[in-house]
Amino acid sequence: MAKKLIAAGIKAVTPPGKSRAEAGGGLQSLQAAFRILDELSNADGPIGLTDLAFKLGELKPRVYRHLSTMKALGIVIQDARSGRYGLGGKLFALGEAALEQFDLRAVAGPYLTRLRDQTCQTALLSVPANGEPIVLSCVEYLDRLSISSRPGNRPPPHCSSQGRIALAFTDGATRKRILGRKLTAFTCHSITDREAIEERLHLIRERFFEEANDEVRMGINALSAPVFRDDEQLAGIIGIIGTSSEIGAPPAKQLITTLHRQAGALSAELNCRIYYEHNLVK
Amino acid sequence: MAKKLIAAGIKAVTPPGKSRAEAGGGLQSLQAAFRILDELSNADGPIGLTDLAFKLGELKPRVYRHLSTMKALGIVIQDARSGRYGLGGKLFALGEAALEQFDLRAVAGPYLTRLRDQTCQTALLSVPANGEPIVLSCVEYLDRLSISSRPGNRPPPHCSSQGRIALAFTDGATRKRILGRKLTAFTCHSITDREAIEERLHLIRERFFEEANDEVRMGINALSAPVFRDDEQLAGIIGIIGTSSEIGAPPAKQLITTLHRQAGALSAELNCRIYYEHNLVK
DNA sequence: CAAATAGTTTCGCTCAGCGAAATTCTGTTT
DNA sequence: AAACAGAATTTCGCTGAGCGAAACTATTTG
Repeated sequence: MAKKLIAAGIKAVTPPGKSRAEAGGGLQSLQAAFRILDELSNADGPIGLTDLAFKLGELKPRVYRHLSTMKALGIVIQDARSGRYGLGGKLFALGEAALEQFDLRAVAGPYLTRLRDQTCQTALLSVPANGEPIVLSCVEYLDRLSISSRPGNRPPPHCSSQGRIALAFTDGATRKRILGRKLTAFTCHSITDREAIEERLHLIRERFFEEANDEVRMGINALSAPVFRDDEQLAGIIGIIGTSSEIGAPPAKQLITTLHRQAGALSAELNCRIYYEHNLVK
Repeated sequence: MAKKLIAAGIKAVTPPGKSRAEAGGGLQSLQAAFRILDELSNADGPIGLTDLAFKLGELKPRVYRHLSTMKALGIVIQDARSGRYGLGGKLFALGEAALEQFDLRAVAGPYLTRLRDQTCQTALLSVPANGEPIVLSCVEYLDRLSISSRPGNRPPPHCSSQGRIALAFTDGATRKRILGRKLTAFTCHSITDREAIEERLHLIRERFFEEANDEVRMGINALSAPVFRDDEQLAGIIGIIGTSSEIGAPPAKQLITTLHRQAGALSAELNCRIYYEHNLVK
């Protein structure tokens, strides 16, 4: 009875303005579930319950309940021998279905190929998901050796050209959340200073392109540009990756022009003529 | 309403011995979430909230809460213009991660290629997820035209050779659940009679292969065999698909021998020598 | 402009899901 | 083989997260 009163008391405090859902963000068990899946996908093999719970900062029973529900659904699998958990086949099937629904991939195909052929570099397309880029397709330029990335890869948000473009055009809350994380450096050239990043993001919104030199791996540069749809909404990011000597730092004017031509045309096909309005493409 | 009564009824009955979780199977909000994702993946484009709720037999607010949580996580996306929902990029990324963890794909690669070359037919590898097969890889035999399936596809459980093998080696409860659904016929040769299917499953457990003739599409036959790991646990299914005249009904002895040789060797690599114990491979 | 239909929000009630602790299972050490 | 250690599970009572009904707000349609 007393408890009920306490509960009522707490409740009485919440109402002013804020909705309850807004405070936590949404259904908590779903958030937990997808955090678990994220953690499983970061691990590079099956992982034990105890480990998993520890990494997530959760208690074992909670993680266990979520895992066993998802196991019953085929979303995760459990190794019969070791009892460890991994991602299941159903998840793969859902991923493929998601891919099919991204018509962007099909639409962008020809532009990517053109970009590759005109620059003689491997061309990439990614889409922003929750402020972070995910590589959708990779059209390799086949030289004696080829530099490439794989669909499904997630370039680091803070120190890759694709990542920073995704950040530049996402909403403030998401940007804050991502930049609030620990920003790891992959090389001594990786930008990890928050001020420096914010400055870059500002520049991106003006220039409509971004470079990343030696930031993920020494000797490799990247150059990317945003693709918009409709009302200046970021639909994707296209770009090229190549060696430092080929792309240059800063990147060759010629490459930027070529990149802008493709990004502008693709955006136009998606019903956004911003590149033309800003006279970035003739 | 009915739901409420049933739930109350179960609860009143449950306490003696049975765990509460067991009754429903797991966390309900997760089940709901993945049913929603399934429905979204079945639809071939973005779909409205009302439609979705109706198809699922759920109320709008519940579906809405789940969708908006997953939207915030990047799992689903919402078309800004129409308000419709689709699968998001994050799901694709998770799917790719799941794929990487299936070392089976890498291990099976050479066996699939050999199977293709020795039979001159397109070879397939699928894995069972929750009693249903999901195509992991497809190695095409390139003739003037090629018959093929796409990774991520889910062959029908009841009327495909892969499906019935998955069914044959899954647990009774799952089998019952799947066969309890409406079994649709794709052609006039699709097997949909439950008795006939059970008989086939029995045969599969004896012969270690299954054929499907004209069941998914007229003129196309398939022949598959189970791949086991460790202790006779079904790890995957490999098989070939081709025209009726090439594969034959019943399939040519020669093809079965070839298939068994690859399935047996692959299973052996996965630590299960059952094919050798049963003298199906010499 | 009303009517219909879409997505979204609110609100109080209640049962699903929580955490602590117990238990079982498995592999290792003594 | 007993004792131990460290996993994965399961139990159980409490409580607030998530539920449904109903209200609300844009759009679309007749």
